[in-house]
Amino acid sequence: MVRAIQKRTLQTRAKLVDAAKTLVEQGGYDALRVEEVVLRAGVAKGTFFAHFRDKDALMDLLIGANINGFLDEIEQAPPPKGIGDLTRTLKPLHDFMTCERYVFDVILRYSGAAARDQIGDIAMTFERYLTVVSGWLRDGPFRADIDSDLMAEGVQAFAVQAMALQFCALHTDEERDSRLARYLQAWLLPA
Amino acid sequence: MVRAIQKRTLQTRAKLVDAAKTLVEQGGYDALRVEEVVLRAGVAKGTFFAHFRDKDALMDLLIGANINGFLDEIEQAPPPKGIGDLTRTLKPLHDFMTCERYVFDVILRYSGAAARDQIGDIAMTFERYLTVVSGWLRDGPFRADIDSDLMAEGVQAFAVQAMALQFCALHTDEERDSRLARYLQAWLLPA
Amino acid sequence: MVRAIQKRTLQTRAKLVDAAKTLVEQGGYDALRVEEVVLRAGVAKGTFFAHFRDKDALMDLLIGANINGFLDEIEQAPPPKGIGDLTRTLKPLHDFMTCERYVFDVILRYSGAAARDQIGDIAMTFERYLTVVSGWLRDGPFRADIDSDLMAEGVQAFAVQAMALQFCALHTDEERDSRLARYLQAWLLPA
Amino acid sequence: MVRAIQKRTLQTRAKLVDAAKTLVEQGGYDALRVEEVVLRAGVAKGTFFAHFRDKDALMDLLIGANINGFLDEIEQAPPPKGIGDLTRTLKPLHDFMTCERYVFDVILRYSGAAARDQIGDIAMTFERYLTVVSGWLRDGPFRADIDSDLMAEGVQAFAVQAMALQFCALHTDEERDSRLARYLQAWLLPA
DNA sequence: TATGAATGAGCGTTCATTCAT
DNA sequence: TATGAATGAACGCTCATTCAT
Repeated sequence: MVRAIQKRTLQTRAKLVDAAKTLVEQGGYDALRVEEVVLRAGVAKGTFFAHFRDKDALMDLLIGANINGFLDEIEQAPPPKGIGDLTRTLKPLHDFMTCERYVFDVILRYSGAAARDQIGDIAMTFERYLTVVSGWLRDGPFRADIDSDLMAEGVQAFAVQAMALQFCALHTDEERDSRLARYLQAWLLPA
Repeated sequence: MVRAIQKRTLQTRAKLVDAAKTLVEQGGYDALRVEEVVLRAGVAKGTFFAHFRDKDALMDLLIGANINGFLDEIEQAPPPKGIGDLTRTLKPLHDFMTCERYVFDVILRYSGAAARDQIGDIAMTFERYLTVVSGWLRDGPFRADIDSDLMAEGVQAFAVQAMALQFCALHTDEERDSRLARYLQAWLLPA
Repeated sequence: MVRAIQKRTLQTRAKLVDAAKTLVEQGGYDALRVEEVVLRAGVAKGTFFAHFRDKDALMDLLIGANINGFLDEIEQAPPPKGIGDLTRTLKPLHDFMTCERYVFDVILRYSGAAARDQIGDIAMTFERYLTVVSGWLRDGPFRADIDSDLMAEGVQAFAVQAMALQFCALHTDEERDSRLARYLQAWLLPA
Repeated sequence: MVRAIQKRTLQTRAKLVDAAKTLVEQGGYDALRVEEVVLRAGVAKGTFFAHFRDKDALMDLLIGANINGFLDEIEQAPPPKGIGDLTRTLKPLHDFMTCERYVFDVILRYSGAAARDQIGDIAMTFERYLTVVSGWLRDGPFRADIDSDLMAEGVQAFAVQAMALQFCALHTDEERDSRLARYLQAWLLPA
């Protein structure tokens, strides 16, 4: 028998998430400590682990929520008419995903999960990213020889590549978005 | 005066590396412990850190050496005549890079480094990957509208994407190499 | 007015006890968890503590009931005619009391209680043990210089000692019952 | 190759033990916290667990050392000439063993250990108790039909019994030592 | 260079017990 | 009575890294 989740449960969870958000605002993701979260939430440590498998599960939730927020914005945006539109629209998301090296690492790590029941929020956003971008590209002025789902997968691959190189000293010659634009030009608009 | 590196130094280093290799063979990369490495090498813990900046430096060395080994093979191979050749040739490398989730994570993490003096073996192999693949593609039967360096970057991006999805339960419908082939078809041979 | 204990109350209590018994059969006493008891009984955690002061109260009940069962048997037995009879008759009880290290510890712990109103089932069985054994020894072929109550107390002391040594690696040279027989020979039949 | 234990190791261990002793003096055994021990010792928590398997291992050491101290005293004492001497001589030890319910529980728990390599200090003192008492009784004015080792085992069994009853509300009619004297009279001087 | 004891910050766990509903 | 989320106080652990010798 599946019982409805109690109101109190949701409240406690909200207290934890709110506390975490505030702390992240103050010190960033990397510096977030479970101890401080429960302290600020006014909740016992045991309660934290009753709500989240581990610290990473909270991280997944926080970062996933943020990504979803950006995807919401992106979803509202009119379909891009060209590469420039594309990178411009995605920029806020990519900025967030690379706001901290730690955040980018967590995102990469949790963008996939070996088991279905371990799929978390971040992994879901990677799926949603594909859907959103695919929707955009469907009727855009882009190559017609492949379907928009495949195009979207490529956009994701190139975006990740561009973000990764943003952290690499060997590739400081070019900005992330300029690089991405170059990639996407070749990917979406082959001559 | 730069003193010649003493014989003993090299021996100790070799002992450490050998010990690590043996342990990796037995238990994989993820389970490698500095404790066990020094134990097997018959040296003290501190000695380890006299030879390697940190544990990851050893990891970088071990994994980097392996990748370079595969790149050596790949370099010998005749340039691929088509997508199938490409994925077939790269397969051993990609197999190694995904032999453990931990290994793939380390590779992603160290494929770039924030500072030039922290560029390690893995980061170098990512550069070399580009060179090797670019060389291949230069005169191959592929698209002519972009240069081979860019093509190589795309191959790398798609390869990483395909490998990442290999670890994701949401994408078990398609094998890594089949997926990669599909990507590369669209990337290297647009209609 | 003392209200008659409701039927539902008794049923719930029985459900809890039954669940606990089953779980003990499966995994032993040490591994018993309140969580699992209430799960199997199909009641909430709080309900458990409405019926038992604490987990140990249940433990006391379960173990006490078992000891009483063995004492019932022992009570039926004809008075022992010698040391051999004694240890043989007591054996099933002592076997149970040492079936798990944890059980022996609980028994020792609860064989006494600081306050009268905390005297539980196990403590009662220790009294009953004395009564039963004293009754036996009263007219047996044993020393006449002390009364049977004192003899019984000695039997209990030696039995505990023999059981304790059963758990000690320093005393594996001799079996519990053989040791106990040696003790009792000296205690009950001094030359 | 067994290396000599370094001086520093012994110093650190001493710091931990000293800190623990001080804290026990202040708040008793039951209230001892690992956290406070390392704090007062000025040592990292990890260091504690490098020196002691767990908190109980320290407890075993502390309590064992105390018991040994009392046994040292007892060893110096002239052999008892009668039951009164016996209980008087043992009194300080028995007082310590029952100074806290927690201490008595720990002692009972660790008076034996299932594996030889887990035999700790407390277990050793139980052996030593036997040796010391046996030595005493050898030439004393006690029963001659059994050897002094067996007599000593009985003394131990009765002492434990008397101590246990000290904690039991059902047996407050008689003081521990008076009870023990009664037991020992019957055990060591049968009519 | 070599040694290895010591560091240390934080995570996760434990699970019986409580308490507001 | 029944519910079950929340409590809570330590404990134990991890294990790469440091540093005095």
